[in-house]
Amino acid sequence: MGPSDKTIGRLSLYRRLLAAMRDDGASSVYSHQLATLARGTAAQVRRDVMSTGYSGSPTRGYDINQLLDHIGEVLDGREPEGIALAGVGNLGRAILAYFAGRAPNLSITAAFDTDPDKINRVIHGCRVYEMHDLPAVVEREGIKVGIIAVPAEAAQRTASVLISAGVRGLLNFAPVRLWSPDGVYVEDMDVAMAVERVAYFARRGVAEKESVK
Amino acid sequence: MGPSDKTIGRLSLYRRLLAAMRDDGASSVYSHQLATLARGTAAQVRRDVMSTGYSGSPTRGYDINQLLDHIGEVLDGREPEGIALAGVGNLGRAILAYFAGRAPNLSITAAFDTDPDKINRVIHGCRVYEMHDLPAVVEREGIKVGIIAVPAEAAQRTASVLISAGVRGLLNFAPVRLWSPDGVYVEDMDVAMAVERVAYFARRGVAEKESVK
DNA sequence: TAGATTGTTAATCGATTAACAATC
DNA sequence: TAGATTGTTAATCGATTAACAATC
Repeated sequence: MGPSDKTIGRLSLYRRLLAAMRDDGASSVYSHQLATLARGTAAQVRRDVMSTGYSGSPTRGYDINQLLDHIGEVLDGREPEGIALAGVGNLGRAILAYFAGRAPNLSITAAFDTDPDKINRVIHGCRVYEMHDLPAVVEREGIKVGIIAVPAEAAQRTASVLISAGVRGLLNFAPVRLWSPDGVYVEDMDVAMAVERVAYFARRGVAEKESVK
Repeated sequence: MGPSDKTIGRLSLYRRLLAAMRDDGASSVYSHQLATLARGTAAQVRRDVMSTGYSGSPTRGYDINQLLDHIGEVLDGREPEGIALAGVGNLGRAILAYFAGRAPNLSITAAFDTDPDKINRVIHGCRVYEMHDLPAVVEREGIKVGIIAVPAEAAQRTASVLISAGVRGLLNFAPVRLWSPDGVYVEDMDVAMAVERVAYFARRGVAEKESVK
């Protein structure tokens, strides 16, 4: 049945932590070291690593490069994938900057906006197309992942167009609930809701923090 | 022991959905209606609502206004709370725009940056202070929640300053793992990791989507 | 070897689900 | 009343934790 949502999220985090350790010159890591950084337990790290099919060594722990390879085999697709970004406002530009200069396996290959001043420009290495051309570009490039960074009132319309053009997964920054057909995965990144959670747990304080994990 | 992390997140979502329904003129809602919108089950909605101490009516379901009040009593603090925003780049401005014109119970009351062109300006209704003044302003206003929207290399330093100034909860947008002492709640909003998850599930397709929930 | 790690299995914990009685 | 809802309880499911044997 494949790894769960949580496992995928943790592997993604391990990859980031491992890459940072490798850049610092480390070549191997123990489960408890990774657990400390990931705010988890050593046993959980071992279980997650096992799910990738990689085995560490009792005396030397996990080889960072080999572990990165195995995590990549789980998380990454066979070939490089493009992402479509809808909306090049402040948020859209921040997202483009975020992805600029990262590993090319998963990168934003087309951005879309309605503002004539932005259309046909290249921002952070990504070409900005007219929103009207979205279906043609997405279909032509075979893009399967979309990011919604348009205003709330345009979010559902934009999502529907992306899905019609063949997109199978959406990351939604707009503070609205998107309707999507079966087979299309939607993940919401809702700043206001996240801030509410943070404020709640900040208020509750230490005693409750432990129970959150 | 108080509601769990997940419950808090769902209540936050219900509040948004209920507010939208109320704006559409609805006055009551049934558990299964709310469940459909929240992509959950009716039983789960009932359990969550029960945890707020509010009871619906068998024939009329939940009164939207009363339910909103009860959710507010769980999620909101006694008095209005301020938020400190560190970093007024593209992402910071997007966050400010996001919060502008929302309910004032939880709002960004102070923003900080190092760029002289931004300091002392008012952006989306929020005053931008010099980063150097952060401890004084945060302490003076009794701010307990911070948002990290600075570049990755400045994130830990900024977080430490916020925590020293009294902040007890952080929402971190920087793609680095922050160290924080016990009693300080940190939530990461990591765009790259979210995109990886979306790409993974987009690739896996329908069959797996159900198991994700 | 001794020791700290690894993978593996059994026990625990918690949340979700399903079934039921109570209510308007 | 009949019916669809509500709160409540028991059963199920899954993930996490703890304990152990295997490995270098």
